[in-house]
Amino acid sequence: MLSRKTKYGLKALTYLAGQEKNVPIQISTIASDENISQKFLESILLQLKKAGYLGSKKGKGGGYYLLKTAEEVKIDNVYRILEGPISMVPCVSLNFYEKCDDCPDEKTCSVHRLMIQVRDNTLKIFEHTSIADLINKS
Amino acid sequence: MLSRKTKYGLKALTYLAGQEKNVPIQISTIASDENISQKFLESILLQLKKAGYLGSKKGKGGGYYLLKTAEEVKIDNVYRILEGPISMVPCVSLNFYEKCDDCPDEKTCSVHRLMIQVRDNTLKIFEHTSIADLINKS
DNA sequence: ATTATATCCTATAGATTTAGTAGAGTATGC
DNA sequence: GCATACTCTACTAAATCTATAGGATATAAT
Repeated sequence: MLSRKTKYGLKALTYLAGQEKNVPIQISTIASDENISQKFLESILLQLKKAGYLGSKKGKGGGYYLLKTAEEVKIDNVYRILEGPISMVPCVSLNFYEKCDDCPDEKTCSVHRLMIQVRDNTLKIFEHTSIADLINKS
Repeated sequence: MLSRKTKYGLKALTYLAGQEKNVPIQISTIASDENISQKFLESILLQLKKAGYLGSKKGKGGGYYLLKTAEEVKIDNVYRILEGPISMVPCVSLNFYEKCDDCPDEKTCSVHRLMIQVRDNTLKIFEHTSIADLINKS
């Protein structure tokens, strides 16, 4: 299941991508427009800022704005920042690899290969989708 | 992330699929061979039995055995029984649909379409993979 | 300068889920 | 009738998720 954190993050990025570039939007505006808890959104946007995707401005007329074009913000990166590994088991993760402590050997693990397949398919979608693709065109 | 429950369940089913048919295997045997907590595995196998995938026999020489052929046990079904919805958000689930309480309208949700894509791709893999495919051939 | 505004940062708390444990009950085989 | 092995209920510890609280810091306007 996708966490609310990631979902909110994607929604906020999409929201910002739909605005004029480099014009700061306040957290409170995004939060109320997208039905997101403001304080929760604060921490999410801050995290996206630290990851280099958002810029911010303090004080009146301040807020957050996209530092990249909507096309540059790929879903796989956002997902890794907010949600963590895309893989369903740590032992097939490309960016967050860890040995599964219940498996003596990955080569003999029946689940391993299956999860590589799932990872590759999900990754393909996430890598080829950007925030620009999430903007509603209706 | 895949829960240990589902992972253990898949491993146990694969284990049973590798045995002679209709010969009961004890929980303790599977648990020690697959490095799984016995008590935890107990509840998992019971759940798979109630779902119609396993038969059991009590007393000496008892244990669990597959009621279906390995080819008949598809991953998508096992996943739904042990893990729940395959979808990453409830609003795109085919078998466990629920409205997302933060979304006023699914049609305007930027995440909705993306998650349908992920669901369809994962589903395709799970539907076309059976326990038979998970058996190690080395 | 002072005040209002809005982000930045740390800490905490309640709810839920996960993973596992304990122990008694029930059916079966010898 | 005894040992064996599944069945069932209840409970617990730890982790994670979803926030909330409140002060610190930077900026803009007056």
